[in-house]
Amino acid sequence: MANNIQSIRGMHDILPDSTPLWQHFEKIVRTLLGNYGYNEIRMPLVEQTDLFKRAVGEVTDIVEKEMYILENRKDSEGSEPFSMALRPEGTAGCVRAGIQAGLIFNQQQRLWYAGPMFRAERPQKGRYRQFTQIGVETFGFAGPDIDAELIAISARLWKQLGLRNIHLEINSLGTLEARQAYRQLLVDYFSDQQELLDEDSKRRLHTNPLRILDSKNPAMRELVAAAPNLHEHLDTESAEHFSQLQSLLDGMGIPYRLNPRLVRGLDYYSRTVFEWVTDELGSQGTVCAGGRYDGLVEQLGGRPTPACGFAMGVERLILLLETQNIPTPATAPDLFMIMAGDKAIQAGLGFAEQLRDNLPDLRLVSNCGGGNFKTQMKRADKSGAAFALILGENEIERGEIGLKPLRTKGEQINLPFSSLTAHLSQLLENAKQH
RNA sequence: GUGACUGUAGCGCAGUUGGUAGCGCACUGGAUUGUGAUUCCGGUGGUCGUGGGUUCGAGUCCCAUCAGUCACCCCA
Repeated sequence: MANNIQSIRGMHDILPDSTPLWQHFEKIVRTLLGNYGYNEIRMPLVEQTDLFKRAVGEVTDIVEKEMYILENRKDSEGSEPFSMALRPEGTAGCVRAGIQAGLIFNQQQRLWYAGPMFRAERPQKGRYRQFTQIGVETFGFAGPDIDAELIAISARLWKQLGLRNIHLEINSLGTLEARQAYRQLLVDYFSDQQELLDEDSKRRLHTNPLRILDSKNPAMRELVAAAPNLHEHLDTESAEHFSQLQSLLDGMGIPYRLNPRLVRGLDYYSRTVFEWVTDELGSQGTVCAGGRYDGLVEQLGGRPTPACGFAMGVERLILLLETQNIPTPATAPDLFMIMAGDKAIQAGLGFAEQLRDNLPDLRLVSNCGGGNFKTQMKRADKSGAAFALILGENEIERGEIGLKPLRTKGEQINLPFSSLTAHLSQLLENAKQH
């Protein structure tokens, strides 16, 4: 025990206990995104470090202290080694891929991706060093209709998953220019009152001044309340965009809360930003977040292209599904085949394959590893199977196989080999209807 | 990164002022020589997260370290 190697801090296994829930979740997301006309894209887990610096922002926590950085090895051609990083988020790589492949050159794209991201933060429940995001990105749509579509997708997803108690908050940061101007205004305001700022806020003055507005420190409340108001400094186009989005959401019947202090941490956001939050996961309550990033494509070397997207934290949503006790579709087998004696094993494994030929959807577990009837019955029960198929010396001699219900009261019956497929197919049909 | 709490069998937990470990579930054998889940009886399983220290003696006290959890920070 003592010297066993452990998984790396903040990086966890997803064990067979929870993979059915993950698969259920992934299936719903995949289908939903496909239905809305989104196409999957898959990017490498590793990119040049510079990509993240340029996209996410040099002075964000993510690039300053949370990236896993490695050095690319020299190849045989003698090319120079360079810095690369495990991706801390997906948007940067997606934009890079889109530009590189010419996907977002003067055209519309609806894309999604899923996979692990890496940030060297201090782990907590709902916050891991390797975590899974499903990201949805759109390119070439300038209007608020796509913002509304993205929000509608996420809202529908919660509904399909059966999740409750997730609330939508929205805000607008204005264009990049308006945001920069407002940011300067804030920096000036807070710099004048520096002696009133707490430690965190002093630091934020350089990293993310908008963040000061969202300070949890009650001592900061008065100072924050008197600060310049973001919405009074929105450019008129952004204000118009934002109010159109609100009326679209109203029209779709999606409730939301205006949160003027909602600020996304990544530099590339502009105009619409939104978050889905729950109070059931402690301080990691943001379960999905996104917004518009109209400047990013150009900033990474592409043509100016409007863009909007969001990402959800899969671990957090899985946690929420678990805390809300949302049932997972059953994965138990239909049948467990018990075989006692060499003849029965010889015949039984043959039958099992025939059954699988005839009934492709059949979920059948064959007993392996021997054991007497009692042991095998226990295994059958533990497997969760609805029925046990029972094959011993007696059955072989009579040309029959036993079928015993394990979850209902009924009696065990014996069937001739020849009618087995027909009978089982009827059983499966009945089971489907319940 | 800062502060706090926790770590005892596969899992969930108890262990008194320091005297070398126990319960439930799970697993397994039997009651039931070809039938599970229920019931009854028995059994396996722990260098007490790791490494040092104090002590005649440490699961218990001290230090360090690793991991988890909570809050902050940050974010999905």
